Amino acid sequence: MNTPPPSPQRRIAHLDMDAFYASVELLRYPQLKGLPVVIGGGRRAQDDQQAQQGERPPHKIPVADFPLLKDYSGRGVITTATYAARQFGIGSAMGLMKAAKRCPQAILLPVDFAAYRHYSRTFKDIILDIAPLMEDRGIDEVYIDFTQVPGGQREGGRVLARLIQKAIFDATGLTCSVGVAPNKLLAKMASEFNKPNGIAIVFEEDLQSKIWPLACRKINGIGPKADEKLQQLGITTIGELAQKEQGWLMDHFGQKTGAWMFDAAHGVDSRPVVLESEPVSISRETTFERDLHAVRDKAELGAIFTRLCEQVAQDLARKGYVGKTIGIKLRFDDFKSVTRDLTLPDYTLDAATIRHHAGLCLKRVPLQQRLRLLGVRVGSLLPLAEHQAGLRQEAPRAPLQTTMDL
DNA sequence: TCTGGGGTCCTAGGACCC
DNA sequence: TCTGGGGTCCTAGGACCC
Repeated sequence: MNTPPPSPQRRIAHLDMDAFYASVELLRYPQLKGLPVVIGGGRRAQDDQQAQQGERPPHKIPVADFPLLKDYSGRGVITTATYAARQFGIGSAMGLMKAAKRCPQAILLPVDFAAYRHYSRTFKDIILDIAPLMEDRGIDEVYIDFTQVPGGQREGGRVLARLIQKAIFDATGLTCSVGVAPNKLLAKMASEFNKPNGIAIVFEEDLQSKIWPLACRKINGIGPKADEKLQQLGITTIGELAQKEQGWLMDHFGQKTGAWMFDAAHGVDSRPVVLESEPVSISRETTFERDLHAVRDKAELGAIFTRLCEQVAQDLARKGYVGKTIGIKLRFDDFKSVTRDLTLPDYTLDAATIRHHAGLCLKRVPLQQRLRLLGVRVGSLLPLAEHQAGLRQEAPRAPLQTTMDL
């Protein structure tokens, strides 16, 4: 019998760009460096800014000409805040109106996804050149497997982390924070230890000293709900969580979650770094500027609905997927949400087909209450190329299939 | 002055099949 | 006097993440 080769101790890095959107904006507007700046809002902030800026080069715009948070009115939230703004107790996902109370003088910039995607592509390409085993975790963060990279083990990964940090900064002017640890779970926590522009190295033996004192909420996957339940059970820190028996956690949180929590508290995580993955669904949604009523605002709602379907269809075509589950999402004025979906016999990426079936879904929802959000989703995706290959296989066989059914 | 948009994964019940 | 149990698909909701 062959014995598997001994696997080396894994060294996994988590790299997180510092205040990514805001930092990209500061490249464009260096005159805002050090000031409280937030990114967020919708069309309104954008219009204001464009109206004020005209054709001037970005770096020449006087600080006094930028729109301020206090002048905003609408339903936007903060996407990113500079560290100067975070000092005022404002941060991601906070409503702009609430943030304006805490820091009215903050400068408000609209989101510019095209710019962020460009820098995202750039920093990821730099990483891939140095360490090819990278997992994409969104626009501003990645996991990297250092294990087999030459020099990836030196000082626990610190040397390679520093090299990557410098390469990204030299090419873009952007800083990032890196955590290196035996697995993704610990690396993710470590990357927060020395933010911004920091590196943290965690070894297995650091569990008690560096991880156990942290709040349970620092575990990626324990959110507000699970944290509240843990607190009610008298558990605040990861160390306290680690003292509980696995069976006890499974009784309180279910088999799967309980077992996972137990492992997480003990720093155990065997998930691999995943290089490629297929999307499961593609969706578009929009929050209205004012709540809409299904009857009184029927025309407006219908136009938005159709546009969302067209956008999803475009996204499917651009990314090369077909799907067969069509779904909608509604959010009412009381913020309660419902979803409806249906699965078609055949895959599609056609806007009219999506619109028709999304319309059927909508008919299954009582619409007395006003709506604040409408969304359209296509799931059960299949790459377009596979779908076409499947059709070529299937077509000649179809009559035969019918005969066999008889 | 309430709370964006795009995702993933899990749970749970019912249908349906073996 | 049916009585199980497993597996998969579909649908709805919810937690969580970036």
